[in-house]
Parts: sequence; structure tokens; C-alpha cells
Amino acid sequence: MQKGEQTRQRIIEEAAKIFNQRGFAGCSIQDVMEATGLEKGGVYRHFASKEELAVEAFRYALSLSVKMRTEGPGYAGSAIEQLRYAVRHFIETPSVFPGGCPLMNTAVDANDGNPALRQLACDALKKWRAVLCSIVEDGIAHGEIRSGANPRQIANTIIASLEGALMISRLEGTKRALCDVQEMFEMILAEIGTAREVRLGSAE
Amino acid sequence: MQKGEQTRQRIIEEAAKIFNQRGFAGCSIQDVMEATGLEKGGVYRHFASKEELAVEAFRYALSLSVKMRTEGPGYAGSAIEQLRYAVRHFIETPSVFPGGCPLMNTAVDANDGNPALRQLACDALKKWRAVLCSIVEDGIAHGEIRSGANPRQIANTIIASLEGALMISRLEGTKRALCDVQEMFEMILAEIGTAREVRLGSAE
Amino acid sequence: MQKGEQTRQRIIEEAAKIFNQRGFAGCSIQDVMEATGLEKGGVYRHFASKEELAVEAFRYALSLSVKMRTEGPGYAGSAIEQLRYAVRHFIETPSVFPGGCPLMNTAVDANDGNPALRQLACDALKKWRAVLCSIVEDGIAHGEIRSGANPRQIANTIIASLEGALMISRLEGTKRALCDVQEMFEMILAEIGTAREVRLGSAE
Amino acid sequence: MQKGEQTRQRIIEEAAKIFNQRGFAGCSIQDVMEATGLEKGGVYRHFASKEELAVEAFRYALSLSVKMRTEGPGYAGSAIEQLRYAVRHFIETPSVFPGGCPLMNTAVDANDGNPALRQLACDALKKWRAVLCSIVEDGIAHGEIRSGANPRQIANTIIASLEGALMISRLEGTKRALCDVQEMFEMILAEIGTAREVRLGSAE
DNA sequence: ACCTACGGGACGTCCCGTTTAT
DNA sequence: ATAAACGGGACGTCCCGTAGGT
Repeated sequence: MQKGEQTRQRIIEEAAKIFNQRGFAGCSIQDVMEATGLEKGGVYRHFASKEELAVEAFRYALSLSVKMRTEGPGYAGSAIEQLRYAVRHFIETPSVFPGGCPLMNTAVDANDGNPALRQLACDALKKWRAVLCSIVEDGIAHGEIRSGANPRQIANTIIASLEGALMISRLEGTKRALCDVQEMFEMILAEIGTAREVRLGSAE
Repeated sequence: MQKGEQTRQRIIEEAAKIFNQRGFAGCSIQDVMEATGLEKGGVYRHFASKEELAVEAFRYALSLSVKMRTEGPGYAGSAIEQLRYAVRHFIETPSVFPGGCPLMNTAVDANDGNPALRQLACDALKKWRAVLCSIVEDGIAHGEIRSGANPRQIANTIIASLEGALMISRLEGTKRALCDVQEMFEMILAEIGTAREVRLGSAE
Repeated sequence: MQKGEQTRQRIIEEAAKIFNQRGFAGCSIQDVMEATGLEKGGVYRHFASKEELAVEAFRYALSLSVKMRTEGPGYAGSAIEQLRYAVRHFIETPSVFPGGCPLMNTAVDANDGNPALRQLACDALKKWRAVLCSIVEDGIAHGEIRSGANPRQIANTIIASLEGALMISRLEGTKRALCDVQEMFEMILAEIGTAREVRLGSAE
Repeated sequence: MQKGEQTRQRIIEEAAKIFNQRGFAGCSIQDVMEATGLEKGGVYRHFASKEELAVEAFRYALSLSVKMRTEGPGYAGSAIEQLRYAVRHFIETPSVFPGGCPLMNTAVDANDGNPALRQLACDALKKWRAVLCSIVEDGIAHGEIRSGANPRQIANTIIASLEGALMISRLEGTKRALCDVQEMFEMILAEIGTAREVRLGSAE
């Protein structure tokens, strides 16, 4: 990797943090300059515009974020275990960057007009959901999850609950909402799992 | 001072729409001027700064938003029915303003630094949750909901899921995520309700 | 005269001074308030708008100005003497108000757009010129001025020279330009007068 | 810095037109913005204040104006011919800009208080007068003008008459006053010229 | 006639995104 | 990659003309 390419990557990484915290409009090139130690020209050498830099920064943040939510040592074992891990892992490390989940931030920031950013967020969402879906599908195929279960519905519910709970938790400064959702998921996982008697026995 | 107060209110209402769509940093006083038809002097007579206007606008948006989620003809009957209504009503009218849910938008927008906005969002969240909590508590008191149920947990889960699903729905331009969550709630409501045998009988 | 009418007149007189010095755009109602000791409401009771006050003020200034240039003890005797007096009197008391000749000021100030003020200036000019014309005409009728003389041309020349010289004099802070013009007029008056030999004899 | 200088010049030229028409107080930076197509930042980069811009604009207008009155193909031949040309040329092209003669406008506008503008007008006047004076002096030296003639007096009379006549002409919307003065000048030129018998012979 | 409220709009500062020259 | 230049435009202050209420 050339020196120029390294610099470019460094800019993206620093910018990603700032954009994730303050949003596109709330962050200036000056902020990026200070974070990278570069001068304006040094930034503009690598990106044609603030818009272009933002796209790269958000792309980076989103891809890293999705990777964290979809890879890890816990993605092994039974489908139920994997889903439980996905939830637990989200709660333990809710964000790669300061400023909250890039997916939610990008979604809210771009909902106004920016179609490029919106597409990036959409892609990230789809990727994450696809992973969760395939876990559920595998679980059904292996008889660990009830055959009537709807993978997409389960995946969407997991993502929605976690993102929503993260928003609440950040607002309140507590993990309580995240934990509340996690517990509720235990119930849902028991409900969709086939190993019914076990949970009923243990829960009551 | 009658007329001035009217004007002030009109500014707040127009500003609320714009701030909700574009966020604090993404919206200028010029935008507010255009939306209200006023000139700069006309706006700054009523608000000391953009910050102050934003606080009033967000307060207005949040209070209207919470009111919509917590009042309505459906808040009657059994607790389970009321919770079901809360979810259904959210999905049918997910936003008072263009630009999505003020609670989520404010939460994301203010997470950076603005403590005033953050407090507003926090208050709105607490109000909403309190209403849901009391529905659950009433349900427990009336024996419609299992005595082991945790009202706060249920309320947080409802809010988190709905907000998260709304984010997904807005991103994708479909109501699918919202509907997925709604269906999942049917399962949860059945689970926490005491009229157990009915659901089990009908579902299987 | 009522007290209200007196106040109105006082406002006009004070405003006339200020408008004559600073022009319509360069003078504020606040200035008028300070000059009269009245409050805003006190001024607006008598005039519907700044524009209306300005019209009255300029009308007053112009009429006073024209009166000064066309009335006086010197308007007696031969036509040549009267013209000489008109010139001398202008130079001795070039302005009723501080700020220069209202005619020139109004003409320059109103040349942009204000048709009401422009008309006032035009009327004042016509009045002044008419007086000078009739002096010349009388002179021709009495054989004191050459029959070939053009009254309007002479009147216009007198007014133009005096106004122009006043402008120069005010700019330079000297009366020299006014005196230069006065001397030149002696030559002209001699030229148009019929008592030719006298001047030739005395001048050479 | 090439481009900036061009922009600065363009601003001055456009501003000169507007200031000449409406005066300093009657013209806003907004007007200049519209005329130049620039935004506020673009204007204030080149001038520290409205005052500074006005000085440059008036300086430009005055210098252009004086140049027009003092240069041209007619400034050749006999002194009398040159003076005749000066008058004729003024009447034919009385103003470089819309809004009348910058000298008179500035003089009236600045008579209030602005010493910077006043000085500019004064300088312009002196320059113009100097040119006319030197023509007369040359005429005297060459024996074309009577040795008793006073150059400064003649120059002041020309300037005063023309400026005054222009004011009248603009007020009335006719060139009549200008023409009246021009004709009167024929008489004066004949009077101060040495080729006496010619005019007398032709006029009578 | 005073006083206050109201909305208009000019002025000037500051900083931002971008370009250019080095 | 730096640094300065450039023009855009947001922000907030101030005062102005005007309208009402007292």
C-alpha cells in the first residue's frame, strides 16, 4: 500500500468517527483536518468533495459495524445459540465508534435527502438481516426452530429491537433498555425453538 | 402581545417540521424564514438564538408526538387490547411530521452534545413509557397479564421495537418491518397474557 | 391655530432641516424625534408615514427657499438692477437651512425615484424662473434690456450658474466660485443691457 | 490574486452605478449583491465596510466622469474652440452613469458629513477646473483670449453653469436648460475672445 | 401624545467548502 | 501536502418604520 493510500485510509477512519458523532451537516472539513493533522489541501487531494469523503466514511463505518454484528466466535453451534449470541454481543459492544450505531445514525441523517448515504445504510441493513435470516433458516432446516417460524420476521424484530433499545439506552445513559430487550428475547427464542419443554420447565 | 404570541407559535410549528427533517445543524434560520414568510428580524424577535428556537421546536414536536402515541380512542378495554392498539396505532400513523419520529430524530441529533435537546427527548421517552407501564400494571392488577411480567421491560421492548422498525421501514420505503414487529408482538402478548390456552389452541 | 396644528408645523420645520442635510434615506424618524422632543407616536399622529412627512418637509423647505430668492427690498428699480440684486442676494444668503439649497438637494435626492418630491422641486424651480423671466420681460418692455434677449435663457442661466456655483462653494468651503460667477454676470448683464457705451467705457 | 482583483473591480463598477443613482444612504449592500451576483461574503472579502466600498465606487465614478469631461478629440485647436467643445461635449453626454453627474451627486450626498467622499469630490472638481484653466491660460498666451480674462473665473463659471443646467434638465426631463446655457456661452466666449469684430459683425 | 410591541431588513462577522498556486 | 485566496452563506445585532394600546 502506497503512502497516499495510507493517508486516504487514515482520513476515512478519522472522518468516520466524527461523521458518526455529529452527522454530515454537523461536521466540518476543519474537524477532519484537526483529527488527521492534515491541512485542507491534504484532505482535498484524496476526496473531490465533502460529500465524497462522507460517503467513504459512512461506508467504512457501516461495513465495520455490520462485520462486528455478523462475525465472531459465537457464530457456531445451534441456531438458537447463535441468535442468543448475536443479541448478547450487540449489547456488550453496542458500537464500534463513539456516537452510537452507524446504521441508525446514517439512516436518520440521510432520511432527509442524501440518496447515496441512504443506499449505503440500506445495503448494510440488508447484509445484517441476511446473516440473521440464514441462521434462522439453518435452524429450521436442522429442526432446532419451529418450521412455522418466519426468518425475515425474526431477523427484522431482532434488528429493530436492538437498534431501538440502543437508542433508549444512549438517551438514558443506562443499559437497562438493552437488557430488557435481551430478556424479552429469551422468551421469544424459547417460543420459536423446538426444545419446548426445557424452557417451560426451567422458567416455571 | 396577542399577535406576537401567535407568530411565535407559528414559527415553532414550521420550524418543528424542518428541524425534524433535517436536524439542528442541517437547518438554517433562512429555512425557517422561508417557511414562515418572515424576515430575520421577525424571527429573532421571538427567539434569542437558533438554539432557543430549536429547543422550542423540538419540545413541540416531541410533545405532539408523545400525545399521539398515548392518547386515542383505543386506550380503553382490557390491557392486552390497549397494548395491541398502541402498536397498531403506531404503525398506522408512524409520524406526525414529515421526517420520521421526533423522538428518534432528536435522540440521534442530540446524542452529540446538545444537552437541552437530549433532556427533552429523555422526558418524552419517559412519558411514553410511563403510559405503557401503567397499562401493563393495570393488566396485572386485573389479572389479565401474568403476575410475573415486568411492566418496564415490556414497555421498553414495545418502544424499542417500534422505533427500530420505523427506522428500517423508512430506510426501505416499506412497512414490512413494522408489520413484522407487529406480528411478533401478537406472540408476546399471548405469552404474557393469562388467557393462555386460547392462543395455544388457536395457534396450533 | 390649534395646538395640534402648531405641533405639526414644528415637526415640519425641524424635519425640513434634517431632510435637507441628510436626504430622505439618510434621515430617520428617530432624528426627527430628537429634534422635536416628541416620541414616535407623537410624530405619527400627524403624518401617516415617513414619506408623507418628507413631502411636507421638502415642500416647506422649497417654498421658503423660493420665497427668499424672489422676494426682498431689492426687487425694485430697473430690471438690470433687479437681476443684479437677485444674484447678489443669492450669494449673500445662499441657504435658508443648513445643508445647502433645498432645490438642488431635493433634485438630487429625488432623481432616483420619488416622483412626489421631484414634482415639488420642479414646481419650485418653475416659480423661481418665472419671477426672473418676468423681470427680464419687463426690462425688455421698458427698453432696459435688448429686445433680442431671451428671458427664459437668461433665467435658466442665472439659476444654473448660481446653483452650480453654490455646489462648488460648499464643496470647497469658500465663496470664491460664487463670486466668480457674480463677476461674470456683470459682463452678461452689460451685454444684454441697452446702456452699452457706459460699460464699454468703464471696462476698458 | 488575479481573480480577486477582477471581482473587486467588478463590484466597484456595479456599485458606482447604484451609489450614483441612490446615494450612499439609499443603497444597500444587498443592492450591490444583486447587481454583482455575489453573496455577502463575496463582497465583504474585498471591502471592509460599506463605507470603504462607497469610497472606491465614488472614486471610480468621479475619475471616470472627470476623464470624460477632460479628454477627447475636441481638445485641440484654438482655446476658444476647445472651450466650446467642452461645453458641447458635456451637453451631448452629460453623464457616464445613470443617475446624473457623479460630481454633483457626491457633492450633495457628502455635504452632510462624510469627509472622505467630500474630499474625493473636491479633488475631481479641482482636476476638471485645472484643465479648463490651462486651456484659458494657453488661449491668453497665444493671444486668442483677452489678456484681462481670469482663467479661474471662466473655469468656475463653465463648471457651475453646466452642473446647474444639468440639474435643471434632469428635473424637467428636457435638455432646454442645457441648451440655454450653451447659447449663453457663445456670447461669453465672444466677449472674452480677441476676434471681436467677427462676432459683432455676424451677430448684428 | 407616550410607550411598547411588531416585523423588516441592513450590516458586518465568521466560518465553511472549494480552488489555486506553490 | 501546504497555504492562501476566493466566494457562499449562516448567524445574530441593531435600528427602522409602523401599529396599537394606554
